[in-house]
Amino acid sequence: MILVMIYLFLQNFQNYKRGMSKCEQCIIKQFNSLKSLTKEELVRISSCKTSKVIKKGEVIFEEGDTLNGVYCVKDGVCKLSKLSENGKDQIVKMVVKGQLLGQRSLISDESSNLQAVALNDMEVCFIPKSEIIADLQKNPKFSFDVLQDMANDLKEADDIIVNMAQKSVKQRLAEALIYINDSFGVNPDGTLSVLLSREDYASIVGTATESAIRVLSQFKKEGLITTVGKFIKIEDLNGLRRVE
Amino acid sequence: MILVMIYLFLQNFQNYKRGMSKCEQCIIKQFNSLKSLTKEELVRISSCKTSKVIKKGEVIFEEGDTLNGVYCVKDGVCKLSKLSENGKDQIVKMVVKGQLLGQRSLISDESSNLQAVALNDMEVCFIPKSEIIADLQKNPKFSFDVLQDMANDLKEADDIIVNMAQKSVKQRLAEALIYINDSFGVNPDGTLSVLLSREDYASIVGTATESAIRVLSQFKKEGLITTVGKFIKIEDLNGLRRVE
DNA sequence: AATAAAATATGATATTAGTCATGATTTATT
DNA sequence: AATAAATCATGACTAATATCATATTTTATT
Repeated sequence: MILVMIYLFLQNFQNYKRGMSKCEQCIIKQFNSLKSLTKEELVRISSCKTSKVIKKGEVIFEEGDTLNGVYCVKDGVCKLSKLSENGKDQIVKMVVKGQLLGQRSLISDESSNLQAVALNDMEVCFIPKSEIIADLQKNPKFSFDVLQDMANDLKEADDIIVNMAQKSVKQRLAEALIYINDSFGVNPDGTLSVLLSREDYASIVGTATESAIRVLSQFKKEGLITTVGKFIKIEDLNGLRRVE
Repeated sequence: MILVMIYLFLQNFQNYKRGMSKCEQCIIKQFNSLKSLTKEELVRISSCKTSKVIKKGEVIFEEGDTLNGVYCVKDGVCKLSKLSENGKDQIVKMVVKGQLLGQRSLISDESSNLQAVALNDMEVCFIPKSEIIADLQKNPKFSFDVLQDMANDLKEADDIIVNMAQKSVKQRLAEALIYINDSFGVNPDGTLSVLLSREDYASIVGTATESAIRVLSQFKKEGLITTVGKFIKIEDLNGLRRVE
C-alpha cells in the first residue's frame, strides 16, 4: 500500500517535471520537423504543450476522433491502424520516439482516419492545433519540413501497397521482422525490443492470426528466429531477407 | 501523304497555341494547389513552363528518373506504378486532369519511386523544379495547399493498404470499377471512359491477369457489367458495391 | 486480305492462405 | 495458489488465388 503510494507520487512527480521541460532544450525535436521552428516559436509552443505518460495498450486516439493537436513522441512506440469492413484491424504504420503523431488529420482538418494505440509505455507531448497551424502558415521552413516528412510517409505507403499486393504472407512477415529489428532495435538478450502479439504481427502483415503464428513457427523450424514466450529473436537476418 | 502533312501541321499548330497559353488564365489550376499562387507567381511560372502532348502508352517518367519539375495535367489520365521484385507492376495511383504529377519526388528531392505512363492522350504543362521550389519556400499558402494535397494522398494510400490486406480480389476489382466510373466518368454509350487493359486492372487490384479476367467474366455473368471488346460498362453499380 | 502479334478467355491443377476446432501455454484476477 | 481469461499453437479442412496450358478473339502489320 505504502509502496503503491510512493510509486504514484514518483510518477506524478515525473509528470510534473516533464510538464516543466522546455521544447527549446528537448533533444527529441532534432528528429522531427519541430527542429525547423525558431527559438521564439519553440518557447511559445513549450508554454502551451502538455506532457503525458501513456501506458502500454492505451488508446491515444480512435478512428473518427477529432484531434485538437499533434503528439510529439518522446519515448515509446505506437501503432496506427484502421478497422477494415471485415472487422479486422490493419496496422498501417508504427510511430517511434522522435516522430510526430496526428499531423495528417490536423493538416487535412478532418477527423482521424486511424486509431493509435501504445505498444509500450510512452511519453508524449501534446501540442495544441492552433499553435501548430499558426506556425505552418507563417514559417515556410517549418511547413516545408512537414511537407518533406509527409512525402516520405507517402513513399513508404506506396512501398507497403506494392508489398501487400505482390508478396506472400511469408515474405511480408519476414520483412516486418526485419523492419522492426532495424527501426526499433533489440534488447540486451537480442530479442526484438518492441513486443508484439501474434495478432499484431498478423495485422501488420494483413493475414489471419493463425497464419502469422504458423509462419513464425516455420521460421523457427528453419532456424531464422528463436522465441522465448512472445519474445522473438532474429537469428539469421540474411536468411529472412532471402525468404520467398 | 498530304493528309499526314496536314495532320502534323495541325498538331504542331495546336502545340504552339498551347505553349502560348497562360497559367493565370488556365481553368485547370483551380483544381490543384497552383490556385494558391499569386498573379505574379503565375505569370512567372507561365513564362517558363513548357506544354507537351503525350500519346497514349507513352512513358512520362521511369522509376529512378530524376524529375526536374512537376507536370500539371491539363487533359487525360495516367497511371503511377512501381515494379515489384516478382517482376509485376503495381499501379499505386491514377492521376487525372487537374492534378499535379511528380510533386512527391520533387519535395523529397529524390529520384522518382514510381513510373508514370499515359492511359490516353494527354496534355500537360511542365513546370521546372526551381520555380516551384522557390514558391514553396516563399508562399506559405501555396505550400500549405500542397501539404493538404499530400495529406489527402496519404489518406488514400492508407485506404488502399487496408483494402489490399483485407479484401478479396473480387471486392477490390469491384471497387476499382466503381472508382474508375466515379473519377473518370463514362462515354456517351455508358462505357468507362478510361480504357484499361485486363493487365492494367490486374495491376491496380494486385492479382494475376488471368484472375482479373476471370472475375470480370463472373461480373458479366452476374449482370453487374457488360463488355464490348475491352470496353466495360457498369450495369449495376449497387450490385458492384455489394460484392463480397 | 492475309498474316502475325497481342490481348482476352477458360480449363485443369497446384499453391497459398483462411476458417474452424481443439489443446497447450501464458498471463491476469480472485 | 487456484481459477479464469487470454494468447499461442497445431491439425484438418475449405476457399481463394496463382500458374500453366491452350483456345479464341481482337488488333496491328505487311
